[in-house]
Amino acid sequence: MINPQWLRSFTVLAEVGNFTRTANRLGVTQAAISQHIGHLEEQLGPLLIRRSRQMDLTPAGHSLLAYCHELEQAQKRLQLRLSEGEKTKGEVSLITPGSSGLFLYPLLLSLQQAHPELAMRHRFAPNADILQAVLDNHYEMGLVSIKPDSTHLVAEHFAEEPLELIVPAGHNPQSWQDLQQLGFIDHPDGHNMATRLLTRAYPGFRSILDIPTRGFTNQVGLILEPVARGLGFTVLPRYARKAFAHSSAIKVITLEYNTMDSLWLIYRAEWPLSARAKYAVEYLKQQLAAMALV
Amino acid sequence: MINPQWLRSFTVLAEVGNFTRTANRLGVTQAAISQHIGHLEEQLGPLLIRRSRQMDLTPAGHSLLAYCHELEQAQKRLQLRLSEGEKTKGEVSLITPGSSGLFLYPLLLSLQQAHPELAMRHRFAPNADILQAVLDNHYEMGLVSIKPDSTHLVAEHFAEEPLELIVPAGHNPQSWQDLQQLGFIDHPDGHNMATRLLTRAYPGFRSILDIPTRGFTNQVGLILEPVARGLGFTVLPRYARKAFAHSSAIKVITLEYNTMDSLWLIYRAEWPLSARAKYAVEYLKQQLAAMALV
DNA sequence: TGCCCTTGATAAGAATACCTTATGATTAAT
DNA sequence: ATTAATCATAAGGTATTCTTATCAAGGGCA
Repeated sequence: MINPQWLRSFTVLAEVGNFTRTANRLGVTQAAISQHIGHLEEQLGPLLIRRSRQMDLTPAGHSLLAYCHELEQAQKRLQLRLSEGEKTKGEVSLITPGSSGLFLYPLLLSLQQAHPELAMRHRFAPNADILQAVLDNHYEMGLVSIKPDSTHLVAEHFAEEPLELIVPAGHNPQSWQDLQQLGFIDHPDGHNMATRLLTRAYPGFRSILDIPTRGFTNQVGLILEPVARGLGFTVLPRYARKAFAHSSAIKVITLEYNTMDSLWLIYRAEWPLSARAKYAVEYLKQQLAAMALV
Repeated sequence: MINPQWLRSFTVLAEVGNFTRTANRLGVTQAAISQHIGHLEEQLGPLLIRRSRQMDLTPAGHSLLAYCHELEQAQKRLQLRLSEGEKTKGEVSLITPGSSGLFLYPLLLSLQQAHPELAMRHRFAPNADILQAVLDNHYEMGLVSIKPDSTHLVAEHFAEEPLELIVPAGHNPQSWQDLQQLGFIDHPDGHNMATRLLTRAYPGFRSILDIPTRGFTNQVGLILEPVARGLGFTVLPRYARKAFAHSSAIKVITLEYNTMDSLWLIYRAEWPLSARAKYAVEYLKQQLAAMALV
């Protein structure tokens, strides 16, 4: 087993060409250097030709010197990987619920376009799967709508948007039965959002299953299309509704109480979020804030 | 300074997922493994998440594992460079006298054609320079016509060929004065060879300088051309004469005593000849043997 | 030639690193 | 509650690495 200190001594010796000056350079005695080289030669055969004025490397010596340089390069690469510096390089892995993920993913892709050395790895999943994926270290970050209570996870407040009841323009439902007549346009987080909003808005409402589903899509840009055409109602966060192009074809029902849709960013508590993941999170927050002003 | 044994323990632990089994695998105690990982974590931060059923690598742990694999590859490359295995890859460096070198170089090039990963580095030089170049480790091998007496050099007998006195066809010199009339066709080893042969063949002969030089060339294939045209005589090893195409235009004078031209292969005594150099030497010897049969 | 200085190898002892043994805490299974 | 497995840590034993001291060899200078 080759001691790295031996290799260090060899490298400097090859450069300096003199045991005594190598020892001074490394802050040890000449005898230590002599021993280091002796150890290396025991294992690898003659590395140096000692001549009175200077020394020459044998072919094996040259090979070992090349190996030392390779080790240095590998170590530099390790330092780089461990460093905090690389915020625009490498993989960003994020797992999100369906609807917010569909909305955020194009933003992530814009970030990647701006920094091509970033690689976005994203996946949609329900809340429970998101927690497990982050705990299993399959994804560095996740977004969930329920704050987890786990010592292994950090949960940072990411976004808070009111949920909105969106119906076709000209409709004015007075009860949840009116909505039952209309029908529900579902999406990946449809059930969760609609249940939370409707139980709060209509005291007699029990379950979204009492309302017939009139459509389903997992394309954010398409969820409000059937609503605009009078095919049903849906429940979405405000930022998603604001992104819809034909706002005159839909209507937001004002309710007595707001139902907020919170998103929590989760990551492992045992180690810090990587620089690039932090960078991506800040970028997403900025983009959401910019859209809130529209 | 990271101890390679620590890295070895980490690599096996990452594979096995359990301190106790890693210890068994490596033939040390569990406490030793625990210490190794502890040392690594001191320097590099958390590498493992200890879970009850198995353990997970942190991102830093993954980076370190990649580093370990890079080190393994570098070590393999070192072993390969130090090994005897690479006999048809890499540089073969040879320094020779002019005439034998001119003859041997095309053979070396044929070898390189057969094995394109070999690289021939060749140079012509007089005997003294050849010795120095090998001692200086500028060339791995040299050919000399005088066996050196040096503790730093190994001298192996390489070839032995009679020197021949070659005159134009139809000539029949009876004394060296006849040759003086004819004139000498010189080449890089011309003086050396002619002196040795003529002092042996003609007792009154003193110096090649007593004979006018009628030509000089350093192209082996061209040395005998002026001889064939009657412009002068020359002295060459038999293998060189045999390679001449127009043998009917020249004549070899039979002498009472043979003068042999010995070639010695020299290389450094402190380390063995590389596999590829050995291979090249064997190839050259075979080619010379094959030509001796023609 | 003799003397002096520099340099590297090596022996011996001091200092440090690494390993083993022993122990305790934690977790999971029964 | 008990048992077994696993890991962390303290303490002591062993191995390795370092320093100090010494000697041999070579080169330069008077």
